[in-house]
Amino acid sequence: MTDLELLKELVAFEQYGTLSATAEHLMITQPSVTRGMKKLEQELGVALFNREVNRITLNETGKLAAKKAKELLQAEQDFTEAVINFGHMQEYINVGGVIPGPILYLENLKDKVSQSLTFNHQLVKPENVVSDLINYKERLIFTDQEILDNDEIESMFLGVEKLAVKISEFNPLSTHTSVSYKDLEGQSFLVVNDIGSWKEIIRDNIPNAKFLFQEDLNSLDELTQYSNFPVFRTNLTQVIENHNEDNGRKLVPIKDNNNYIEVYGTYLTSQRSTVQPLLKEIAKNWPQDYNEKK
Amino acid sequence: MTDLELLKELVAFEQYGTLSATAEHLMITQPSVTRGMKKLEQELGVALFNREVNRITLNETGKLAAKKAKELLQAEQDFTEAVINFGHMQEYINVGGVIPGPILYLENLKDKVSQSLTFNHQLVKPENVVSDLINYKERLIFTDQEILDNDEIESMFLGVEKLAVKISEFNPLSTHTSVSYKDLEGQSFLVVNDIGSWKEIIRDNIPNAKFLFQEDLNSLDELTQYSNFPVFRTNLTQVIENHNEDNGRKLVPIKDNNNYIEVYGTYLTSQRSTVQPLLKEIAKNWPQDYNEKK
DNA sequence: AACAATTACGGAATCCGTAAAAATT
DNA sequence: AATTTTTACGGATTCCGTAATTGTT
Repeated sequence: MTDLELLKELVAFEQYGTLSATAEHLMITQPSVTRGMKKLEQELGVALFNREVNRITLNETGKLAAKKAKELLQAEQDFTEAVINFGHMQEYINVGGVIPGPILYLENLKDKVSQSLTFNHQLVKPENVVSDLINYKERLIFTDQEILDNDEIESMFLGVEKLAVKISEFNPLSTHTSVSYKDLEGQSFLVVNDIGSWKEIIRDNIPNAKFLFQEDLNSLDELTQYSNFPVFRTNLTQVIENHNEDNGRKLVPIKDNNNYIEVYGTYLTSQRSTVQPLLKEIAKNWPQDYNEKK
Repeated sequence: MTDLELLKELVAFEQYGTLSATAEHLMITQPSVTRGMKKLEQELGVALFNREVNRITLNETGKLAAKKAKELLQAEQDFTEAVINFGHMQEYINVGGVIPGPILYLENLKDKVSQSLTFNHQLVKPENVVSDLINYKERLIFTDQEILDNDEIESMFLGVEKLAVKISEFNPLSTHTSVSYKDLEGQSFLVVNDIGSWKEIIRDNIPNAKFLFQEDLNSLDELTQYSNFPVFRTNLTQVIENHNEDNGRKLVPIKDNNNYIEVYGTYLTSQRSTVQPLLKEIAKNWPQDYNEKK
């Protein structure tokens, strides 16, 4: 059985060209690499190198071996990652989302639904949804569409997330019972950075708007308190907000048609038994409207 | 880096159920397996087993790991095989064929074309043509059709192999200048066993024929000498036959339309530079007709 | 009593770094 | 002189089988 460490050395040698450079990059000594490559040849029973007196290069077989070794090492890494992720998944329910709303909402809801399970949350790029699921990096990802790419993956519709703005009482717009994107033209908004797909929606719909992105949620809260910039809320974030401090702002729904994102729970079919009960609970408690108080 | 030996133990454990049975089948001691599985868990950092006092079973993570380990081990085996085969291919030109004629013909021709290269020959099943090429088990395979399955593989037409029979002078058919399959009805033929696709052709076309298959070519020659059974020849085998001893038989062509097989040289495009010159030489010297003497 | 898993122990094989040698640029 | 590969040596680690221990069927 071939030792993968030796394949690693082979691949490194292909990259660095000399045994000494290989050794240096792998943080071992040259003699170690010399021995390793000889052992590899011995084990395979074929020559991989052309040896001149102080020069050693890959022969054709060696080049092929290096190329295939790279693939094999990648497969090994994938194996390890999958097993480790799966193992962790037994302890935690890792939850991701292409938008933050449902994740925050679940965080708020979890006392009611979690049975001594710990949740981990993270924003996921849409292009990583499938791979994060099949590599067991996440057990559940909130997506803005059904995922049909893969037989092992299924989605369950949960509800929609609708956009609203919170507007300072000093801003004339705060007197409206609802506003359109057009009404918001030219305003400057305070926005948290990781809002996923919402970013394109607000950017594309509100003419000449300026967005002051802030990475940290707490800092944003502070800025919100000490400024009059309008901020965004949704039916999902509204429910979890502290209602005592409304920061002198009034919540105004957006009335345009494209003010919402559909939210699906997407997961591996093999995880259905653990995920579906959770999703049903979420769907049951889904906040339908801004005015609805819990 | 995970030790593949430990994965082998894991896979074996999944199959045999207990550590002791695993140890027995792997020809090592139980303590070794105990230690191995503990080490594997330690390295991965996740639990793979449910341990009761004298009972140990795979948990869900362990089941997944065993399944994926099996795949990884297969990948390792494929790697090793490919490298070893490729290495040998540098020393030899391994040639196979779905029919034996072209191989035997090449054997005869090789003094003219081989530049100090050694040839190895073997009959290949049609379903193994592609895999034997991409695993570098053969560098060239004579096939009865163009292979278009794979981008890395191409075929070159060489000529056709045409069937004839050699018939004892005591047999009335030997006076014919040509015969049809129908004429051969009910005859018993001496046939070498490994004739690939020809087997179906003669079986399906000659009514009520009996075929005495013989594994060994030399034994067949002897039987031919001491019997009067008709035998098969083709334009390819005819050229290499010893013309001095015709065994009291006359060569009679078969006149039916389906008395031939097209012959292609099929090889990896990456091997084109070594294989194509050989194929051109073969095509140039292809025996067109039975009557043509070299 | 038979079987399964684990722990303890000790010898053997392997591994790996240091040092030195041999040869080239 | 600096670089590169290879060989030689020796200590340290790891590996693995034997034997003993614990507990179950």
